[in-house]
This record gives sequence, C-alpha cells and structure tokens, in this order.
Amino acid sequence: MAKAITAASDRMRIPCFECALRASGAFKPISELELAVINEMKRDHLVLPAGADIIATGQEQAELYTLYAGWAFRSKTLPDGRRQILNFLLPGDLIGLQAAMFEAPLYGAEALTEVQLCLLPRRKVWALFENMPELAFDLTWLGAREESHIDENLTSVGRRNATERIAALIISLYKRLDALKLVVNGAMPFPLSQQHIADALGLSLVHTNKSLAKLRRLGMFSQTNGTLLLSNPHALANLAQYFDEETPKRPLI
Amino acid sequence: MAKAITAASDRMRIPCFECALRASGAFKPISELELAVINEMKRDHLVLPAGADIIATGQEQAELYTLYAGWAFRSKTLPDGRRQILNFLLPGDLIGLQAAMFEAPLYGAEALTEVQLCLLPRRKVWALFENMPELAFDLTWLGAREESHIDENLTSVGRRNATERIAALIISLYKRLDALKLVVNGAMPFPLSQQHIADALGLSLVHTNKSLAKLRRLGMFSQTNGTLLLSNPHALANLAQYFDEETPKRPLI
DNA sequence: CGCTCCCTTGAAGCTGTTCAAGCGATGTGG
DNA sequence: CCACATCGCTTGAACAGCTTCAAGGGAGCG
Repeated sequence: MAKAITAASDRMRIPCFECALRASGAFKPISELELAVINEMKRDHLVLPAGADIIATGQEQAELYTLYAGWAFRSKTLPDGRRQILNFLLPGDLIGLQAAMFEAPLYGAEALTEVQLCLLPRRKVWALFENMPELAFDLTWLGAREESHIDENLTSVGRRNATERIAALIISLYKRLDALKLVVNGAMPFPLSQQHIADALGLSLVHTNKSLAKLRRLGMFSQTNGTLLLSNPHALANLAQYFDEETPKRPLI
Repeated sequence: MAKAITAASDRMRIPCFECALRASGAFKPISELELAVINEMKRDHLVLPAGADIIATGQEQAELYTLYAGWAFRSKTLPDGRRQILNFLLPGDLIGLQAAMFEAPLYGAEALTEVQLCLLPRRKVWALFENMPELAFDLTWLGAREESHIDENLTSVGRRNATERIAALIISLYKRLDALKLVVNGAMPFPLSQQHIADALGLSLVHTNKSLAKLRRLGMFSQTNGTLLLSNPHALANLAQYFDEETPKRPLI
C-alpha cells in the first residue's frame, strides 16, 4: 500500500477540479468561482510518509494544509517529554489554521499514516478574507468544528473512565469516517497504535491495552490488521454516553 | 459590589466609542471605521447575575457575545450529570463563536460572577465577512486563540497530576489577567470555587481541596475572600511545566 | 538470525475517588 | 433574635482505578 518515498516529500499535481475527495459527496456544494479560487490558492500537493512532521513546534511561519488523504494528529509535549495527542485529523480536515494565525504554533502536527496534503500558503489566507468572504467563513467554520472535537476530547479525558474514553474515541472516529464514506459494512480503517490511543486519552499504554481487551471481550468490536469492525455502534455509544452528531455537509477548502 | 438585579437581565447603553475595556490598552489598535462597524453591530449591553445561563445546551440559534466584564465559563455535561468545564472566559473574550457557526451549541456557557455582555447578533456575523474582512479575520483569530486555550487544558487534564494541573490553571489565569492589567502586586481576582476548579481539571472536589492545601503549604500562594496572591509565579510555572506565553495585543470585537 | 516494533499479561503500589462527618459564614423565616 | 437550612471549605479513612515495573511473545525486516 505504501509507495516508496525517496525524498522527504514527493510532489504531485492534482487540480482542485479533479479532487477525488470532493467527489465523495461528503462536502458542501461549492460554486465554480470558489473552486477556481481554491485551485488558484493551492500551491502544491505533497506526499509525506507516516511519522513525518507536518508542523513542528519550534517552527515559525507554519503553512496551512488540507489533509487530502491519510490520517494525522496534533499534539503537545511537555518539557519533560509527556505527550498529549489533542485530536486526530482525517481527510478534508484543515491542518494549521491556529498556527497560521499566530507567529509560532503551540503544538505539533504529525502524519500518522502516509498522507497527502494540499498546501495553502499562509500568506494567501488574508487574500481569502478580502476577496472571498464565503471561503473565509468556511475557514472559520472549520476552525469551530475542530474546537468542538477538542471540547469532546476534553470531556472524555476529564470525566470518562478508561473504557468509556476508548469507546467514545472509537465512536467519534467511526462517525467521522462514516460521513466520509470510509466505513464499509461496519468496518473502518484503524491505523492507531495503542500508544496513540493512550496518548490521546491520557492513559498509560498498559491500561489502554487492558481496557481495549475488555471491550473486545464484551463483543463491542474486533480488530484485524489496521481495520476495526464495529458490531454494534449503538451499544458502544451508549457505553460511552456519546451522542454528538457529526455535523452534516461541511465545507472543503 | 453586586448591584441589585431585578429582572433576569438588566440593560445598559454603552457605545463602543466609550468602551472602558478597550481603554485598558490591552488590545490591538483599531481604525475609526472598524470601531464604528462594531458599534453598529452591537445591539445590546446586558448585565446578568452570577450563575445565569449565557448559552444553554438545548437552545437553538445562540447569539454571539463579547464578555465586557466579569468571569464566565463554557462546559459540557454528560447525560448522567458529570460535568466538564472546558475553559474560563475573561473580559474581552468572545462567547459563542462556535455556537454561532452551528445550528445548536454543543456546550453551555454560564456566568461565574455577575457579567456584562455586548450582544453581537449572529445574523450580523455574515455581514462582517462580507464588508469588514479585517474584523472577520479578528473573529477567526479569537477562535484560534480559544482553541489554543483548550489545547492547553486538554494537555493538563491528560498529562499533569493534580497539583501540576492546579498550578497550570492558576498560572494561565494569572497571565491572562495580567495582560488585562487586572493583577495588582501579584494579587489577582479569583472567584472560582473549589468545585469549579475540580470540574475544570477532571478531579474530585475532595482531592482538589487537598491539592490546593498542599500548594498553599508550599508557599505558592495565599487566598483571601475572592483574591489570590501569587508569591512566586515563576516557581509555580516551573512546578506546572507551564511555559506558554499569552499572545500579545489581541483584537477586541 | 537477530533486531525492532507492537501487543500482551501479571503483580505491586500509588494517586485520586468515594463515603462520611464537621465547621464557619451567610441568609431566612417564625 | 434565635433556630435552621444552605453553601463552601476541610479532614479522615477505606477503597479502586490506573500507573509503573517487569517479562515475554509474535510479526516484519535487514
């Protein structure tokens, strides 16, 4: 599946008019003009291998990206090395809006699988606000949506116990993937390692492993190399007390 | 200090030209035109008592507010009643941007002290994007700033122990209040109850109490009716491994 | 073959929760 | 003006959820 990566990043040319992601139908319809502006703004199409830094914490002047394919995550690391994963990023998600607004990002973003990124230069963001209010609004909308995901994460880590946290994480990913038409018969791609889950949920690796095993024993789901099969999403949502709906038809920039 | 509140909300008239908050000098300079537009947009100036709902979870079509005076917080509650405070809001902060973008808010916002609010009708938000890109940009900027606060909270709750969490919370409030010129000789207003702290940090009330006592015993700070006196902010920041800087000169809408 | 990465399992111990009780300040109605 | 309720803070004690330490196993790869 993973193609050979020679340099740190490969480049491809994919005009926004031929965007496979948009063709999935999961996104808000868009006018010809808006599409042309986005295409104009997109400077590059990058391919990065799993584990690559998309935004590094030290870095100045981080760019803005749209995740075109693959999974990524944002994280924050304390001086002594403790790491917290803030949220996971799926196709269509914006990466680096916060970083583009400030001088230096306060977090890092990393590719979790091989990813493809649409590069939207940060110095063109302002032009969007000046010339294309619809798209500027969409940008803000996507920022608000990301915030709502972190809100949910924070409630999980603050108020749910280990098994509930894992259940909530899986359900929320399931709903997001489902909206992207990436769930087939209850089976979803699941490239997270147990360490990723632990880092996202504020748990130790060992306890994450045991809680996952417990949920499997309960018959909630099964896993086979990179795929997770949800037998009963409803039961899992109940266990997690998770009832947020994924917002329908979001914009894609 | 607290004036008598007769109805659920009192109304006042404060034109943005006479904004005491802006006069504090903590905010980004603004053009005459922008100020006029904000003044035009501001429909009302509300006074709500402590404990009042600013945004209720069920509510549709929540409005957008700027907190003019007092403290508030956003929170999320699970079906079984467990509550997580997501972040605290101080003067100059926007309330309800996320809610204004979606149909229904996914969280609640509540006054923690008596508050004064500038009401910015949500149906005028779009006009801002169309006519005043500078202000629309500022709106997005403020959204990104709020997200960075939640990022920090999430890292606390996920990866810091009880005393570190409390230390980090106090330091971050201290820095924000300091930027607003609300700290006098290391003394800051501190209206949070221990229950608020517990709900914000994912701790039980009892353990919050004991951890607070420990920090006081360590000589980190002292509390006297609604005021917290920080003896050594640097030591507290070290203990929390908290080193984020409050971004200088933010916009005020 | 040996290395690394990820997952798994057992055991011990600590951090934080839950239960329980009491205290002082504030407010209210008889 | 006192009796009584409420609210926020405090403290002790028992328990449990989660962490840490330790060890081992399987799959993929040079």
